[in-house]
Amino acid sequence: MAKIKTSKNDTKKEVIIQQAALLFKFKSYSAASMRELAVALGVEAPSLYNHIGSKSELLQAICFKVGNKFASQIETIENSGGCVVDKIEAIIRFHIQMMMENFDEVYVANHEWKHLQEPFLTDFLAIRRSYEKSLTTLVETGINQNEIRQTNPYVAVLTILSAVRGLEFWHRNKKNVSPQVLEDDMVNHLINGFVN
Amino acid sequence: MAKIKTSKNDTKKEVIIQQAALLFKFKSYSAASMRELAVALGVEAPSLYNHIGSKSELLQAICFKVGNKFASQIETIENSGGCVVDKIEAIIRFHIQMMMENFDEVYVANHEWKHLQEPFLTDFLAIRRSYEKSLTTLVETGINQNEIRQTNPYVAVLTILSAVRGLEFWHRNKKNVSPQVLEDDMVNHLINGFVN
DNA sequence: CGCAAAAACTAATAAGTGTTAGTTTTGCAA
DNA sequence: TTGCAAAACTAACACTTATTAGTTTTTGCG
Repeated sequence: MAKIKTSKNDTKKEVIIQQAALLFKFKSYSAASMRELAVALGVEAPSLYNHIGSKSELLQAICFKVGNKFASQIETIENSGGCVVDKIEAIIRFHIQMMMENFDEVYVANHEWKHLQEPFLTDFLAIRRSYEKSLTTLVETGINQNEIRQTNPYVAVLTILSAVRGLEFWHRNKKNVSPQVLEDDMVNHLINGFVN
Repeated sequence: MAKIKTSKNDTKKEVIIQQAALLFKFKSYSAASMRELAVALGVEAPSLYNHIGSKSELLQAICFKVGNKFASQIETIENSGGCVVDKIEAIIRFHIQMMMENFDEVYVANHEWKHLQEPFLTDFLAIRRSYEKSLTTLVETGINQNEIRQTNPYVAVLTILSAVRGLEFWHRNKKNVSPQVLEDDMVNHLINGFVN
């Protein structure tokens, strides 16, 4: 009876994808059913198939939307001026910002990508590896230019990427810390450490 | 026909739990079926129920085994001598070590705890909150004693815990970096930053 | 209004789920 | 060798799953 509500500038498919991201985050991809998704949208499950092709298509849409955003952002930063540490700071801040503004989708892309089917799984992992490679190269450049201490570049990238991913835990305790303090302190910690 | 193989000092239940951790890590808890688990053990699914009570009991065993290990370790470190930074370094190294030696179970506890049913879900989250609280108190002490720079303690804890969790990504690329380099560089990065 | 397309519905299917019941096989101790 | 308990098996159940087919309702345009 009820129809799927679309805010302006959003197709019904996009509304379904957004609600799917919320549900997949809450219950995980496998445990979330199309019936639950339909209920959340005020509709019967088969009605969804007027707008989408399959459940796994929803996961694909979420993962690649996020993956492509990160891929295009790192390209922009690579080609911008400034020293390496500034670039890395910009990347960290972009991660934090994405976590703030697209939390559900980023969360799902981070946690549920393994349920992508081929060839999407391979493609997604390729995007991610390419991203990590860019970041690693950046760190290596920083080391060569003596901006960054002698250290294993891969470990540095791993540490940074993992730390910003951890913002998902903050998301549940928002009240304790303001976004600005969070962002500044985390950037500072990752670049300068935390000892006096 | 075939029986579940037990190495010495392991009950059959423990063998099942270990195999479950491997499977849950690979496929996620919801997507993993008891039939798959049985195949991995060379047995039919109903045979498992001679040794265990239910699928969710397996997840409980995994999560609390890991949770209790961390809880008891932080208590030991809290009560040990030494300065705050040394204690935090010991904690980071313990996390890394746990990731190395009990990877499957740590991974599952980190990723699949949300599928615990009550009251286990509440209990597990209580253990985790208590752990984070201990760590936060430690950082606060370090700030008061001027060992640690003025910063938000919660953000510092978040950054550290998230970074060590990220070792799961390293686990797939072991070849590139030795465990010792990984451990030393990550500790150094988290304590001293990475700029010159 | 009337018509066509979009989008909702109901009913159904085939496959897969955790788990139980009841039975047979296995392995060890007497 | 016999007997008993542990642990395997087969068959089945009650549900849930994503998805399709076919039909009815709703919507927007001329």
